[in-house]
Amino acid sequence: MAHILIVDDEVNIRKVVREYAEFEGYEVTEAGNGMEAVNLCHENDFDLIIMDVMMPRLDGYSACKEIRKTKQIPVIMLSARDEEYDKLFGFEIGVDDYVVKPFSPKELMARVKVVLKRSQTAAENTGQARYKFEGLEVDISGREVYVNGEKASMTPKEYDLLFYLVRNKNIALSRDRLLEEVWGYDFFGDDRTVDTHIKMLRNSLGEYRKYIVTLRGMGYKFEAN
Amino acid sequence: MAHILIVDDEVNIRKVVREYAEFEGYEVTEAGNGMEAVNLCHENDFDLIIMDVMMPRLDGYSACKEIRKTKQIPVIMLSARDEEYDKLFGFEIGVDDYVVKPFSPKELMARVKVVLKRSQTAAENTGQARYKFEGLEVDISGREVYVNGEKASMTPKEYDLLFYLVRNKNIALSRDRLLEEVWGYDFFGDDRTVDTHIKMLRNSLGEYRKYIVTLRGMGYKFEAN
DNA sequence: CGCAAAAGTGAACATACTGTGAAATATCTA
DNA sequence: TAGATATTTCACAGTATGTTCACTTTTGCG
Repeated sequence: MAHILIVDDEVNIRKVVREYAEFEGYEVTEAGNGMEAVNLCHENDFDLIIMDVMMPRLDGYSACKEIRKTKQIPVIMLSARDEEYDKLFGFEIGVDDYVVKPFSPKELMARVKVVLKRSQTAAENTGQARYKFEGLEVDISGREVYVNGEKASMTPKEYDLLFYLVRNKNIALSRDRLLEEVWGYDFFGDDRTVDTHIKMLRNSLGEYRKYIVTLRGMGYKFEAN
Repeated sequence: MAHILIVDDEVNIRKVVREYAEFEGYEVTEAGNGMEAVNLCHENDFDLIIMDVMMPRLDGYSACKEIRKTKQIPVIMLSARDEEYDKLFGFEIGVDDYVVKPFSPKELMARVKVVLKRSQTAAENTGQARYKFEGLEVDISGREVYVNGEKASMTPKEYDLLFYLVRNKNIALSRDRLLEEVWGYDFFGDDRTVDTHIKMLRNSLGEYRKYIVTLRGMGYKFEAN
Protein backbone atom coordinates (compact mmCIF):
# COMPACT_ATOMS: atom_id res chain seq x y z
CA MET A 1 0.00 0.00 0.00
CA ALA A 2 1.12 3.59 0.46
CA HIS A 3 4.44 4.52 2.00
CA ILE A 4 4.30 7.37 4.51
CA LEU A 5 7.09 9.47 5.97
CA ILE A 6 6.50 10.80 9.47
CA VAL A 7 8.64 13.76 10.46
CA ASP A 8 8.61 15.02 14.04
CA ASP A 9 11.24 15.61 16.65
CA GLU A 10 9.14 14.07 19.40
CA VAL A 11 9.59 10.32 19.47
CA ASN A 12 6.27 9.74 21.16
CA ILE A 13 4.31 11.49 18.46
CA ARG A 14 6.09 9.47 15.78
CA LYS A 15 5.31 6.33 17.70
CA VAL A 16 1.61 7.01 18.00
CA VAL A 17 1.24 8.02 14.38
CA ARG A 18 3.24 5.01 13.22
CA GLU A 19 1.02 2.69 15.20
CA TYR A 20 -2.16 4.02 13.71
CA ALA A 21 -0.72 4.22 10.22
CA GLU A 22 0.51 0.65 10.32
CA PHE A 23 -2.83 -0.50 11.59
CA GLU A 24 -4.35 1.04 8.49
CA GLY A 25 -1.90 -0.95 6.43
CA TYR A 26 0.54 1.78 5.43
CA GLU A 27 4.28 1.34 5.34
CA VAL A 28 5.96 3.86 7.62
CA THR A 29 9.36 5.56 7.78
CA GLU A 30 10.38 8.06 10.45
CA ALA A 31 12.57 11.15 10.46
CA GLY A 32 13.48 13.32 13.45
CA ASN A 33 13.90 16.65 11.69
CA GLY A 34 13.52 18.41 8.39
CA MET A 35 17.04 17.73 7.19
CA GLU A 36 16.64 14.01 7.66
CA ALA A 37 13.31 14.19 5.86
CA VAL A 38 14.84 15.95 2.85
CA ASN A 39 17.60 13.37 2.61
CA LEU A 40 15.20 10.45 2.94
CA CYS A 41 13.06 11.92 0.19
CA HIS A 42 15.99 11.93 -2.17
CA GLU A 43 16.51 8.24 -1.66
CA ASN A 44 12.90 7.04 -1.41
CA ASP A 45 9.54 7.44 -3.06
CA PHE A 46 7.01 8.31 -0.44
CA ASP A 47 3.35 8.70 -1.18
CA LEU A 48 2.68 11.12 1.63
CA ILE A 49 4.55 13.10 4.25
CA ILE A 50 3.20 13.96 7.68
CA MET A 51 5.41 16.69 9.08
CA ASP A 52 5.60 18.84 12.16
CA VAL A 53 6.21 22.53 11.58
CA MET A 54 8.43 23.19 14.58
CA MET A 55 11.61 21.12 14.46
CA PRO A 56 15.34 21.57 15.10
CA ARG A 57 17.90 21.74 12.26
CA LEU A 58 15.32 22.39 9.54
CA ASP A 59 11.71 23.30 10.21
CA GLY A 60 8.79 21.69 8.43
CA TYR A 61 8.00 24.77 6.42
CA SER A 62 11.47 24.92 4.88
CA ALA A 63 11.75 21.17 4.51
CA CYS A 64 8.51 21.11 2.57
CA LYS A 65 9.73 23.82 0.21
CA GLU A 66 13.00 21.96 -0.26
CA ILE A 67 11.32 18.64 -1.00
CA ARG A 68 8.84 20.22 -3.38
CA LYS A 69 11.71 21.44 -5.50
CA THR A 70 12.29 17.93 -6.75
CA LYS A 71 9.20 15.90 -5.87
CA GLN A 72 5.49 16.53 -5.83
CA ILE A 73 4.60 14.58 -2.71
CA PRO A 74 1.47 15.50 -0.76
CA VAL A 75 2.17 16.88 2.69
CA ILE A 76 0.06 17.07 5.82
CA MET A 77 1.39 19.55 8.33
CA LEU A 78 1.15 19.24 12.09
CA SER A 79 1.35 22.37 14.12
CA ALA A 80 0.54 23.94 17.45
CA ARG A 81 -2.68 25.87 17.53
CA ASP A 82 -1.73 29.33 16.37
CA GLU A 83 1.70 28.74 15.01
CA GLU A 84 2.27 29.68 11.38
CA TYR A 85 -1.38 29.21 10.59
CA ASP A 86 -1.47 31.86 7.92
CA LYS A 87 1.65 30.82 6.15
CA LEU A 88 0.39 27.29 5.79
CA PHE A 89 -2.81 28.31 4.18
CA GLY A 90 -1.19 30.84 1.95
CA PHE A 91 -0.85 27.81 -0.32
CA GLU A 92 2.54 29.27 -0.96
CA ILE A 93 4.17 25.97 -0.28
CA GLY A 94 1.18 23.89 -1.23
CA VAL A 95 0.47 21.99 1.92
CA ASP A 96 -2.35 19.55 1.29
CA ASP A 97 -3.83 19.52 4.71
CA TYR A 98 -3.16 20.80 8.15
CA VAL A 99 -3.83 19.24 11.53
CA VAL A 100 -3.61 21.11 14.80
CA LYS A 101 -1.80 19.64 17.79
CA PRO A 102 -2.95 18.05 19.95
CA PHE A 103 -4.71 16.00 17.31
CA SER A 104 -6.76 12.84 17.37
CA PRO A 105 -4.83 10.09 15.55
CA LYS A 106 -8.09 8.88 14.09
CA GLU A 107 -8.79 12.23 12.54
CA LEU A 108 -5.27 12.38 11.19
CA MET A 109 -5.74 8.98 9.56
CA ALA A 110 -9.00 10.13 8.03
CA ARG A 111 -7.18 13.05 6.47
CA VAL A 112 -4.38 10.82 5.27
CA LYS A 113 -6.93 8.75 3.43
CA VAL A 114 -8.53 11.76 1.84
CA VAL A 115 -5.24 13.27 0.73
CA LEU A 116 -3.95 9.99 -0.68
CA LYS A 117 -7.14 9.44 -2.58
CA ARG A 118 -7.13 12.98 -3.90
CA SER A 119 -3.54 12.78 -5.07
CA GLN A 120 -4.31 9.51 -6.77
CA THR A 121 -7.26 10.88 -8.69
CA ALA A 122 -5.30 14.02 -9.50
CA ALA A 123 -2.51 11.85 -10.87
CA GLU A 124 -4.98 9.98 -13.00
CA ASN A 125 -6.28 13.18 -14.49
CA THR A 126 -2.86 14.50 -15.33
CA GLY A 127 -1.87 11.33 -17.06
CA GLN A 128 -0.02 9.56 -14.33
CA ALA A 129 -2.28 6.58 -13.92
CA ARG A 130 -0.09 3.61 -14.68
CA TYR A 131 -0.22 0.45 -12.75
CA LYS A 132 2.18 -2.43 -13.09
CA PHE A 133 1.63 -5.92 -11.78
CA GLU A 134 4.45 -8.15 -12.93
CA GLY A 135 4.08 -8.30 -16.70
CA LEU A 136 0.68 -6.69 -16.65
CA GLU A 137 0.68 -2.97 -17.29
CA VAL A 138 -2.49 -0.97 -16.99
CA ASP A 139 -2.40 2.58 -18.28
CA ILE A 140 -5.72 4.06 -17.35
CA SER A 141 -5.18 7.56 -18.67
CA GLY A 142 -3.82 6.19 -21.95
CA ARG A 143 -6.53 3.55 -22.02
CA GLU A 144 -4.03 0.84 -22.81
CA VAL A 145 -3.14 -2.51 -21.37
CA TYR A 146 0.07 -4.42 -21.95
CA VAL A 147 0.47 -8.11 -21.31
CA ASN A 148 4.14 -9.05 -21.25
CA GLY A 149 4.98 -5.95 -23.23
CA GLU A 150 2.43 -6.57 -25.93
CA LYS A 151 -0.56 -4.35 -26.28
CA ALA A 152 -3.72 -6.24 -25.50
CA SER A 153 -6.72 -5.32 -27.59
CA MET A 154 -9.94 -5.33 -25.68
CA THR A 155 -13.48 -4.19 -26.11
CA PRO A 156 -14.55 -0.93 -24.47
CA LYS A 157 -16.40 -2.72 -21.70
CA GLU A 158 -13.37 -4.83 -20.95
CA TYR A 159 -11.28 -1.70 -20.51
CA ASP A 160 -13.89 -0.02 -18.34
CA LEU A 161 -14.28 -3.08 -16.20
CA LEU A 162 -10.57 -3.65 -15.79
CA PHE A 163 -9.91 -0.02 -14.97
CA TYR A 164 -12.62 0.03 -12.37
CA LEU A 165 -11.32 -3.15 -10.83
CA VAL A 166 -7.76 -1.82 -10.77
CA ARG A 167 -8.75 1.54 -9.37
CA ASN A 168 -10.49 -0.34 -6.59
CA LYS A 169 -7.94 -3.08 -6.19
CA ASN A 170 -8.20 -5.15 -3.06
CA ILE A 171 -11.74 -4.04 -2.54
CA ALA A 172 -14.56 -6.53 -2.83
CA LEU A 173 -16.97 -5.41 -5.55
CA SER A 174 -20.43 -6.83 -5.83
CA ARG A 175 -22.02 -7.42 -9.21
CA ASP A 176 -24.54 -4.75 -8.42
CA ARG A 177 -21.87 -2.23 -7.65
CA LEU A 178 -19.97 -3.09 -10.81
CA LEU A 179 -23.12 -2.74 -12.86
CA GLU A 180 -23.86 0.58 -11.28
CA GLU A 181 -20.34 1.95 -11.57
CA VAL A 182 -19.18 0.48 -14.86
CA TRP A 183 -22.43 0.08 -16.76
CA GLY A 184 -24.22 3.02 -15.21
CA TYR A 185 -27.16 3.47 -12.90
CA ASP A 186 -29.53 3.19 -15.85
CA PHE A 187 -28.59 -0.35 -16.77
CA PHE A 188 -31.38 -2.73 -15.92
CA GLY A 189 -30.01 -5.99 -17.21
CA ASP A 190 -28.99 -9.28 -15.74
CA ASP A 191 -26.39 -9.64 -12.99
CA ARG A 192 -24.74 -12.36 -14.92
CA THR A 193 -23.70 -9.97 -17.64
CA VAL A 194 -20.83 -9.13 -15.33
CA ASP A 195 -19.73 -12.75 -15.32
CA THR A 196 -19.54 -12.88 -19.06
CA HIS A 197 -17.41 -9.77 -19.23
CA ILE A 198 -15.18 -11.06 -16.45
CA LYS A 199 -14.75 -14.20 -18.51
CA MET A 200 -13.69 -12.24 -21.58
CA LEU A 201 -11.46 -9.97 -19.56
CA ARG A 202 -9.75 -12.96 -18.02
CA ASN A 203 -9.09 -14.39 -21.43
CA SER A 204 -7.61 -11.09 -22.53
CA LEU A 205 -5.30 -11.02 -19.54
CA GLY A 206 -3.89 -14.47 -20.22
CA GLU A 207 -1.69 -15.62 -17.38
CA TYR A 208 -2.53 -12.54 -15.38
CA ARG A 209 -6.12 -13.59 -15.06
CA LYS A 210 -5.06 -14.68 -11.61
CA TYR A 211 -5.41 -11.11 -10.37
CA ILE A 212 -9.14 -11.24 -10.86
CA VAL A 213 -10.47 -13.17 -7.93
CA THR A 214 -13.98 -14.52 -7.67
CA LEU A 215 -15.66 -13.84 -4.35
CA ARG A 216 -18.31 -16.48 -4.24
CA GLY A 217 -21.70 -15.22 -3.29
CA MET A 218 -20.48 -11.68 -3.64
CA GLY A 219 -18.71 -10.58 -6.76
CA TYR A 220 -15.13 -9.99 -7.85
CA LYS A 221 -11.96 -8.30 -6.73
CA PHE A 222 -8.67 -7.29 -8.30
CA GLU A 223 -6.17 -8.67 -5.86
CA ALA A 224 -2.66 -7.24 -5.91
CA ASN A 225 -0.44 -5.08 -3.77
CA MET B 1 -32.80 10.38 5.73
CA ALA B 2 -30.04 12.72 4.61
CA HIS B 3 -29.81 16.31 5.76
CA ILE B 4 -28.96 18.82 3.05
CA LEU B 5 -27.80 22.42 3.33
CA ILE B 6 -28.77 24.71 0.48
CA VAL B 7 -26.71 27.87 0.13
CA ASP B 8 -27.74 30.55 -2.34
CA ASP B 9 -28.49 34.23 -2.07
CA GLU B 10 -31.54 33.99 -4.30
CA VAL B 11 -34.58 33.03 -2.28
CA ASN B 12 -36.38 31.59 -5.29
CA ILE B 13 -33.63 29.18 -6.11
CA ARG B 14 -33.53 27.97 -2.51
CA LYS B 15 -37.28 27.53 -2.60
CA VAL B 16 -37.28 25.42 -5.75
CA VAL B 17 -34.44 23.23 -4.62
CA ARG B 18 -35.98 22.80 -1.19
CA GLU B 19 -39.25 21.69 -2.74
CA TYR B 20 -37.64 19.03 -4.88
CA ALA B 21 -35.32 17.87 -2.13
CA GLU B 22 -38.14 17.51 0.35
CA PHE B 23 -40.15 15.64 -2.22
CA GLU B 24 -37.27 13.17 -2.38
CA GLY B 25 -37.45 12.81 1.37
CA TYR B 26 -34.41 14.86 2.38
CA GLU B 27 -34.33 17.19 5.35
CA VAL B 28 -33.42 20.70 4.21
CA THR B 29 -31.77 23.74 5.79
CA GLU B 30 -31.15 27.02 4.00
CA ALA B 31 -28.41 29.62 4.15
CA GLY B 32 -28.23 32.93 2.27
CA ASN B 33 -24.48 33.27 1.95
CA GLY B 34 -21.20 31.52 2.59
CA MET B 35 -20.69 32.93 6.03
CA GLU B 36 -24.04 31.62 7.22
CA ALA B 37 -23.22 28.27 5.71
CA VAL B 38 -19.90 28.03 7.54
CA ASN B 39 -21.56 28.87 10.84
CA LEU B 40 -24.37 26.40 10.30
CA CYS B 41 -21.83 23.70 9.51
CA HIS B 42 -20.14 24.23 12.82
CA GLU B 43 -23.38 23.57 14.63
CA ASN B 44 -24.90 20.85 12.48
CA ASP B 45 -23.97 17.64 10.73
CA PHE B 46 -25.06 17.89 7.14
CA ASP B 47 -24.70 15.04 4.73
CA LEU B 48 -24.41 17.23 1.68
CA ILE B 49 -24.12 20.89 0.74
CA ILE B 50 -25.53 22.45 -2.41
CA MET B 51 -23.87 25.82 -2.80
CA ASP B 52 -23.85 28.68 -5.26
CA VAL B 53 -20.45 30.03 -6.21
CA MET B 54 -21.42 33.69 -6.48
CA MET B 55 -22.70 35.05 -3.19
CA PRO B 56 -22.30 38.17 -1.03
CA ARG B 57 -20.28 38.18 2.21
CA LEU B 58 -18.44 34.92 1.49
CA ASP B 59 -18.47 33.20 -1.88
CA GLY B 60 -19.05 29.48 -2.31
CA TYR B 61 -15.49 28.80 -3.27
CA SER B 62 -14.11 30.23 -0.04
CA ALA B 63 -16.90 28.84 2.09
CA CYS B 64 -16.17 25.38 0.78
CA LYS B 65 -12.50 25.68 1.64
CA GLU B 66 -13.39 26.93 5.08
CA ILE B 67 -15.86 24.16 5.78
CA ARG B 68 -13.49 21.51 4.52
CA LYS B 69 -10.98 22.56 7.12
CA THR B 70 -13.06 20.92 9.77
CA LYS B 71 -15.52 18.65 8.05
CA GLN B 72 -15.42 16.34 5.07
CA ILE B 73 -18.89 17.02 3.74
CA PRO B 74 -19.60 16.45 0.05
CA VAL B 75 -20.37 19.63 -1.88
CA ILE B 76 -22.23 20.23 -5.12
CA MET B 77 -21.50 23.64 -6.61
CA LEU B 78 -23.92 25.73 -8.62
CA SER B 79 -22.50 28.29 -10.97
CA ALA B 80 -23.11 30.36 -14.04
CA ARG B 81 -21.83 28.81 -17.21
CA ASP B 82 -18.23 29.89 -17.42
CA GLU B 83 -17.66 31.29 -13.98
CA GLU B 84 -14.80 29.80 -12.01
CA TYR B 85 -15.00 26.58 -13.94
CA ASP B 86 -11.31 25.81 -13.73
CA LYS B 87 -10.95 26.53 -10.07
CA LEU B 88 -13.73 24.13 -9.28
CA PHE B 89 -12.07 21.27 -11.01
CA GLY B 90 -8.63 22.11 -9.75
CA PHE B 91 -9.23 19.57 -6.98
CA GLU B 92 -7.85 22.21 -4.72
CA ILE B 93 -11.10 22.46 -2.87
CA GLY B 94 -12.43 19.05 -3.77
CA VAL B 95 -15.89 19.81 -5.02
CA ASP B 96 -17.82 16.60 -5.56
CA ASP B 97 -19.96 17.73 -8.43
CA TYR B 98 -20.85 20.80 -10.36
CA VAL B 99 -24.11 21.93 -11.89
CA VAL B 100 -24.43 24.81 -14.32
CA LYS B 101 -27.15 27.44 -13.89
CA PRO B 102 -29.81 27.46 -15.08
CA PHE B 103 -30.19 23.84 -14.04
CA SER B 104 -33.03 21.37 -14.09
CA PRO B 105 -34.02 20.54 -10.51
CA LYS B 106 -34.50 16.96 -11.56
CA GLU B 107 -30.96 16.68 -12.80
CA LEU B 108 -29.71 18.28 -9.62
CA MET B 109 -31.58 15.69 -7.57
CA ALA B 110 -30.08 12.88 -9.62
CA ARG B 111 -26.62 14.23 -8.83
CA VAL B 112 -27.49 14.58 -5.18
CA LYS B 113 -28.36 10.92 -5.10
CA VAL B 114 -25.12 9.91 -6.79
CA VAL B 115 -22.94 12.04 -4.53
CA LEU B 116 -24.64 10.82 -1.38
CA LYS B 117 -24.23 7.25 -2.44
CA ARG B 118 -20.59 7.76 -3.32
CA SER B 119 -19.74 9.38 -0.02
CA GLN B 120 -21.50 6.60 1.77
CA THR B 121 -19.56 3.82 0.09
CA ALA B 122 -16.36 5.81 0.37
CA ALA B 123 -16.89 6.05 4.10
CA GLU B 124 -17.38 2.32 4.24
CA ASN B 125 -14.27 1.66 2.27
CA THR B 126 -12.02 4.11 3.99
CA GLY B 127 -13.59 3.87 7.39
CA GLN B 128 -12.83 1.25 9.99
CA ALA B 129 -12.89 -1.48 7.43
CA ARG B 130 -9.91 -3.29 8.85
CA TYR B 131 -9.82 -4.82 12.28
CA LYS B 132 -7.01 -6.55 14.09
CA PHE B 133 -7.34 -8.77 17.13
CA GLU B 134 -4.01 -10.35 17.97
CA GLY B 135 -3.25 -12.62 15.04
CA LEU B 136 -6.73 -12.29 13.62
CA GLU B 137 -7.11 -9.70 10.92
CA VAL B 138 -10.47 -8.88 9.43
CA ASP B 139 -10.53 -6.82 6.26
CA ILE B 140 -14.14 -6.11 5.57
CA SER B 141 -13.71 -4.04 2.42
CA GLY B 142 -11.37 -6.59 0.91
CA ARG B 143 -13.53 -9.42 2.17
CA GLU B 144 -10.49 -11.16 3.59
CA VAL B 145 -9.60 -12.71 6.89
CA TYR B 146 -6.10 -13.56 8.04
CA VAL B 147 -5.36 -16.02 10.81
CA ASN B 148 -1.77 -15.67 11.96
CA GLY B 149 -0.85 -14.07 8.68
CA GLU B 150 -2.41 -16.77 6.55
CA LYS B 151 -5.47 -16.07 4.51
CA ALA B 152 -8.42 -18.03 5.77
CA SER B 153 -10.82 -19.22 3.11
CA MET B 154 -14.42 -19.15 4.16
CA THR B 155 -17.82 -19.56 2.65
CA PRO B 156 -19.88 -16.46 1.85
CA LYS B 157 -22.09 -16.89 4.88
CA GLU B 158 -19.11 -17.25 7.13
CA TYR B 159 -17.73 -13.95 5.89
CA ASP B 160 -21.05 -12.21 6.21
CA LEU B 161 -21.59 -13.57 9.67
CA LEU B 162 -18.10 -12.71 10.87
CA PHE B 163 -18.24 -9.22 9.43
CA TYR B 164 -21.55 -8.56 11.09
CA LEU B 165 -20.27 -9.85 14.40
CA VAL B 166 -17.12 -7.75 14.15
CA ARG B 167 -18.96 -4.63 13.11
CA ASN B 168 -21.11 -5.12 16.20
CA LYS B 169 -18.40 -6.35 18.50
CA ASN B 170 -19.19 -6.41 22.19
CA ILE B 171 -22.87 -6.27 21.43
CA ALA B 172 -25.10 -9.21 22.26
CA LEU B 173 -26.79 -10.48 19.12
CA SER B 174 -29.80 -12.76 19.24
CA ARG B 175 -30.24 -15.49 16.68
CA ASP B 176 -33.26 -13.67 15.37
CA ARG B 177 -31.32 -10.51 14.87
CA LEU B 178 -28.50 -12.35 13.15
CA LEU B 179 -30.97 -14.09 10.88
CA GLU B 180 -32.60 -10.81 10.03
CA GLU B 181 -29.38 -8.88 9.45
CA VAL B 182 -27.13 -11.49 7.91
CA TRP B 183 -29.62 -13.78 6.21
CA GLY B 184 -32.19 -11.15 5.40
CA TYR B 185 -35.70 -10.40 6.49
CA ASP B 186 -37.05 -12.92 4.01
CA PHE B 187 -35.41 -15.93 5.58
CA PHE B 188 -37.90 -18.17 7.30
CA GLY B 189 -35.75 -21.05 8.37
CA ASP B 190 -34.65 -22.59 11.60
CA ASP B 191 -32.96 -20.60 14.37
CA ARG B 192 -30.43 -23.33 14.71
CA THR B 193 -29.04 -22.59 11.28
CA VAL B 194 -27.12 -19.84 13.02
CA ASP B 195 -25.51 -22.39 15.33
CA THR B 196 -24.23 -24.42 12.43
CA HIS B 197 -22.66 -21.41 10.81
CA ILE B 198 -21.14 -20.28 14.08
CA LYS B 199 -19.65 -23.75 14.32
CA MET B 200 -18.07 -23.51 10.89
CA LEU B 201 -16.90 -19.98 11.51
CA ARG B 202 -15.24 -21.02 14.74
CA ASN B 203 -13.41 -23.79 12.95
CA SER B 204 -12.20 -21.33 10.35
CA LEU B 205 -10.89 -19.00 13.03
CA GLY B 206 -8.84 -21.70 14.74
CA GLU B 207 -7.41 -20.45 18.01
CA TYR B 208 -9.25 -17.17 17.65
CA ARG B 209 -12.59 -18.92 18.02
CA LYS B 210 -12.39 -17.60 21.55
CA TYR B 211 -13.63 -14.21 20.34
CA ILE B 212 -17.00 -15.67 19.51
CA VAL B 213 -18.78 -16.01 22.80
CA THR B 214 -21.98 -17.95 23.32
CA LEU B 215 -24.65 -16.16 25.31
CA ARG B 216 -26.77 -18.95 26.61
CA GLY B 217 -30.45 -18.49 26.02
CA MET B 218 -29.71 -15.46 23.91
CA GLY B 219 -27.31 -15.70 21.00
CA TYR B 220 -23.72 -14.76 20.31
CA LYS B 221 -21.28 -11.94 20.68
CA PHE B 222 -17.90 -11.02 19.27
CA GLU B 223 -15.98 -10.08 22.37
CA ALA B 224 -12.87 -7.96 21.98
CA ASN B 225 -11.72 -4.45 22.74
C1' DC C 1 -26.81 -35.16 41.56
C1' DG C 2 -29.88 -35.63 37.89
C1' DC C 3 -32.98 -33.46 34.65
C1' DA C 4 -34.31 -30.49 31.00
C1' DA C 5 -33.23 -27.09 27.95
C1' DA C 6 -29.79 -25.10 25.14
C1' DA C 7 -25.84 -25.40 22.35
C1' DG C 8 -22.22 -28.14 19.65
C1' DT C 9 -21.51 -31.29 15.87
C1' DG C 10 -21.31 -34.35 11.68
C1' DA C 11 -23.54 -35.94 7.70
C1' DA C 12 -27.04 -35.98 4.09
C1' DC C 13 -29.42 -33.70 0.85
C1' DA C 14 -31.22 -29.94 -1.79
C1' DT C 15 -30.10 -25.60 -3.49
C1' DA C 16 -27.52 -21.80 -5.28
C1' DC C 17 -23.59 -20.04 -7.62
C1' DT C 18 -20.15 -19.55 -11.19
C1' DG C 19 -17.74 -20.63 -15.61
C1' DT C 20 -18.60 -21.25 -20.08
C1' DG C 21 -20.16 -21.70 -24.97
C1' DA C 22 -23.45 -20.31 -28.04
C1' DA C 23 -27.29 -17.79 -29.67
C1' DA C 24 -29.78 -13.53 -29.83
C1' DT C 25 -29.53 -8.45 -29.82
C1' DA C 26 -27.62 -4.20 -30.15
C1' DT C 27 -24.28 -0.98 -31.78
C1' DC C 28 -20.85 0.72 -34.77
C1' DT C 29 -18.74 1.61 -39.29
C1' DA C 30 -17.98 1.97 -43.90
C1' DT D 1 -27.92 -0.83 -45.22
C1' DA D 2 -24.81 -4.63 -44.77
C1' DG D 3 -21.33 -6.53 -42.35
C1' DA D 4 -18.54 -6.51 -38.48
C1' DT D 5 -18.02 -5.98 -33.74
C1' DA D 6 -19.63 -5.75 -29.22
C1' DT D 7 -22.96 -6.75 -25.67
C1' DT D 8 -26.40 -9.33 -23.40
C1' DT D 9 -29.05 -13.27 -22.40
C1' DC D 10 -29.52 -17.97 -21.57
C1' DA D 11 -28.98 -22.84 -20.48
C1' DC D 12 -26.09 -26.48 -18.92
C1' DA D 13 -22.79 -28.72 -15.89
C1' DG D 14 -20.00 -29.11 -12.09
C1' DT D 15 -19.10 -27.75 -7.64
C1' DA D 16 -19.48 -25.20 -3.42
C1' DT D 17 -22.61 -23.96 -0.06
C1' DG D 18 -26.75 -23.74 3.03
C1' DT D 19 -30.07 -26.07 5.68
C1' DT D 20 -31.96 -29.50 8.26
C1' DC D 21 -31.90 -33.06 11.50
C1' DA D 22 -30.58 -36.47 14.69
C1' DC D 23 -27.43 -37.15 18.04
C1' DT D 24 -24.06 -35.70 21.63
C1' DT D 25 -22.31 -32.57 24.94
C1' DT D 26 -22.65 -28.79 28.04
C1' DT D 27 -24.97 -25.80 31.20
C1' DG D 28 -27.94 -24.11 34.79
C1' DC D 29 -30.87 -25.20 38.35
C1' DG D 30 -33.86 -27.37 41.78
